Amino acid sequence: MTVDLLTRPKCSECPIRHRAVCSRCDADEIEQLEQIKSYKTFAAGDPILWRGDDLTYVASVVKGVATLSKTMEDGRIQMVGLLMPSDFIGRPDRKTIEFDVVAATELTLCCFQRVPFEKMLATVPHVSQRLLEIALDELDAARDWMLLLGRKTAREKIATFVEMMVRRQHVDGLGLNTEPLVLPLTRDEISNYLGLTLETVSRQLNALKKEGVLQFVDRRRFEVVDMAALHAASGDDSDGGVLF
Amino acid sequence: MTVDLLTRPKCSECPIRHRAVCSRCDADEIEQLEQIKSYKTFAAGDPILWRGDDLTYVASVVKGVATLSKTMEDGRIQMVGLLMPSDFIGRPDRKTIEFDVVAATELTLCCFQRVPFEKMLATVPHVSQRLLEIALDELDAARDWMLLLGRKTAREKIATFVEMMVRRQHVDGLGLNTEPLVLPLTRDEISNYLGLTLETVSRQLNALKKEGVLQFVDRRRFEVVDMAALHAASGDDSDGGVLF
DNA sequence: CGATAACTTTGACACAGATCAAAAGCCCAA
DNA sequence: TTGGGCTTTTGATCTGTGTCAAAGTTATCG
Repeated sequence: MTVDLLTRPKCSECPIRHRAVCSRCDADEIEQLEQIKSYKTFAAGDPILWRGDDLTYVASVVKGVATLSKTMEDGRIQMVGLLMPSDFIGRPDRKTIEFDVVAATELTLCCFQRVPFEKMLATVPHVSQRLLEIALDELDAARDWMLLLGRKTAREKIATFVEMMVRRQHVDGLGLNTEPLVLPLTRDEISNYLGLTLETVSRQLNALKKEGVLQFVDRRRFEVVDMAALHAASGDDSDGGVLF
Repeated sequence: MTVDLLTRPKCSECPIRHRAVCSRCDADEIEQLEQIKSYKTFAAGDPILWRGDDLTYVASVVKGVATLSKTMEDGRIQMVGLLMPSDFIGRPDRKTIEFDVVAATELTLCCFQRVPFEKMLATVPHVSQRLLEIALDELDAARDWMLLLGRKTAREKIATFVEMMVRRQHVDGLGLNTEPLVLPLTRDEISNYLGLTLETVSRQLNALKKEGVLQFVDRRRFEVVDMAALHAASGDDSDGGVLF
């Protein structure tokens, strides 16, 4: 993990300036945030926080992907969030975190010291309003995931996950039409996200390949050959997945 | 459904005054809320909102239990929230709701007109701060439920659910030690909450009865005979379920 | 560049929980 | 008090996904 205090990047050039917790802030408020922020970078696989750790920072994901997961005493793991650029880590008014956070890919975080950040939250409505919005969006996403975990078949889970990767990588401006998309997780991590085993993930992914829905350039990078079939396999309402 | 505008109850006598979205408000602010509130009551089974409905109101649950669920095109249902006293319904800044809300028991809601409520949210920090807290609590609960749905066995799911009923009914002040506790849902509704079938719910509940963990006075009311065994069956960490 | 570890695929088999079916219990209305 | 419609229980069987095992592939590091 690397702290990047001195070359603290300018907010004005930040790729998530208009989506993250700071998105509603005016120049003055951004100035205040810059005082308490620092960039930290992590390598793929680095642990960021363990359950029970002190939360001295809260943070926004600037670049890369982090996972948020819960572990049972006997080792069963369930991922409860996949954090991509502009997503928020940590909970103001809580001193500790109650799940594990790990960098899934190379990762850049914009970290705010928790206590001063909480003060801003109390005094700057632009921050608290945006954080409420982010929390409510997360809650909606969590509820969609509950439907997936509780009721979808393995095939539907995989199709939903792949579709989500397509959608989010479009938003991030990566993955231009011609470039292959990326699975930012290993088969094992995907299985923990979807409530499956890694063997089932592997089988279902290969089934979609054999059926000509997906095409893989390597284990991580792929293209969607048949978007309609992918969506049909997800089990979601016909109007829910329209991209353009 | 009955609207109770004229006999609008006093906030000062409200059972959820100190837990709901209004809990941080001072006398002035409560006064403002009283202008835009009205009580509505529903009978068990009454639908409250369907997916896609206009959200003209947001509301707090005052008394009773409501369910929040998602339905797939082929009829599979997953409950994504169980709303009990002090829980909040609706999302400011959204004009429609994206799941079905149904009264599971006789239900009293304290409804606020959405648009004026949103104005208060923007101007009264005590409301927005409390709503953020409520949203974050919901998010934590949703994540616990994701672990349950994705990784727990049928038995663990049932035990977790029963334990949750015990805990919440203590908080609500109902269910004094000697009184039997209540399952506010049918077997079918429980199965939709836990991602199971109603047959599995029935079998697991009867298994806990046969093993002497629970004792039923009728189909809905029960007592916990062996709290330690119940907790052990839930799959949760040993320190997570201590009540006293 | 070779070896050693990490990840992925594939196959055979087992089992928890789903599905299908029917009986039993409970509740209310007439 | 009786009948009919719910909800719940119980039983028999089926199946999707997990488990166990081994081989294949790709990445990493000395």
